[in-house]
Amino acid sequence: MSATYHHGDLRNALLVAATELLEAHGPAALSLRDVARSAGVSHNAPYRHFANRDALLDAIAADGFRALADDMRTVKGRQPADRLAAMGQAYVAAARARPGRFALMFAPPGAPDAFPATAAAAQHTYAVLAAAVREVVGRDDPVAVASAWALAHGLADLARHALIPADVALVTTATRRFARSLAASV
Amino acid sequence: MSATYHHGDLRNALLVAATELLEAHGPAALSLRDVARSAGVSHNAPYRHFANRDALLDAIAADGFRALADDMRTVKGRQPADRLAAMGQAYVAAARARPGRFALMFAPPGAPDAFPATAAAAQHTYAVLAAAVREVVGRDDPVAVASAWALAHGLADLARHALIPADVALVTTATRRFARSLAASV
DNA sequence: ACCTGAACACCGTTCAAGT
DNA sequence: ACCTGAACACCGTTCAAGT
Repeated sequence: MSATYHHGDLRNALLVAATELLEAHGPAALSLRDVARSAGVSHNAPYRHFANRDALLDAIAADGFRALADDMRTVKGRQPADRLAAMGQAYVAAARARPGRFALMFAPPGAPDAFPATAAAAQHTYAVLAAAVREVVGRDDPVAVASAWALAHGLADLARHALIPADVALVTTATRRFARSLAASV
Repeated sequence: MSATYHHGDLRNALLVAATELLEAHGPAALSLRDVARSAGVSHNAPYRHFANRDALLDAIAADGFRALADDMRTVKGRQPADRLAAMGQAYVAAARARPGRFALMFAPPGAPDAFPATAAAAQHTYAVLAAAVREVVGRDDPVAVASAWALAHGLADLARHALIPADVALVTTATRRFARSLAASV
């Protein structure tokens, strides 16, 4: 086990351990010392790979945005509107699958400057969604892109807090209605 | 100064101080000891009014949801669809006015059980929105209510993280489009 | 690259005591 | 009742000295 840490695997082991703790106890309860303990190293070993706690969280949140973009990119559907709706559903499913990481992605604890990788990866997610919206409406439409992202994000975040029913059918219907009304507006 | 604390004002003074610190440094950086210092009392005086840190944050987040519901309720507009759009705009404006409190409302640090007042106040916000949607579509439509809340919440949360343009016109257009397509669907 | 171990200035929370 | 200082077990972070 610990032999691998001597071969450059500690960085990844820390990310895995942190992600597990994140899902178990939430972002606020995530301590660097816990992560180190969980990975079986001393409390200051993480500083060999991350400048500080924020840098570790930045890496995890950036991973989250990349995974989100991948999920959205690999969605299937015949019509552009179907694909856009499926993207929204994938977004909500991703939040549901890893609520701790999702919370971290949209609530970085600290100054925005401390999360550069997250910001860059989030722009990537925006680009994926913007391309899908463009396929539906045939042009760049920042309002439609913002609305599409807002709808998916809102459904995901509100469901996470049990403020709307945790109902897959509701999400399916909501994203379909949106995508169709967008397609009908052209 | 400290004389007023002896007359039952400390609870409110703590809430005011905490809200200020929340807006200045964000929820993650809010320490109970800082709040006490800021209010001019000893570090454990807050325990006379709040069971723990979560209980203080619960009170602030619940205030936030009540203020949000009030903002939405007092919105003007001739047509039901105009009022619904204005509610969405009021939601985004409220998040913009107090981003620290908004972040706290949707990222309570700890178990959901620790935030009962917040949960109750949030249900109230849902009811205000549901009534407005009912006026537009003429019936209970959980998908429409969830979509309306999700759109407003998503726009607010994404703008807060600079993931969509911080543009008032964009919010106005997005909420109007949504409200009109909802009215047109009946 | 990692470890031990100490140290610093913080936390949230509890306790015993003061008015 | 309300407030206080001392105390406990934690943190994040840094340092010194080792393998």
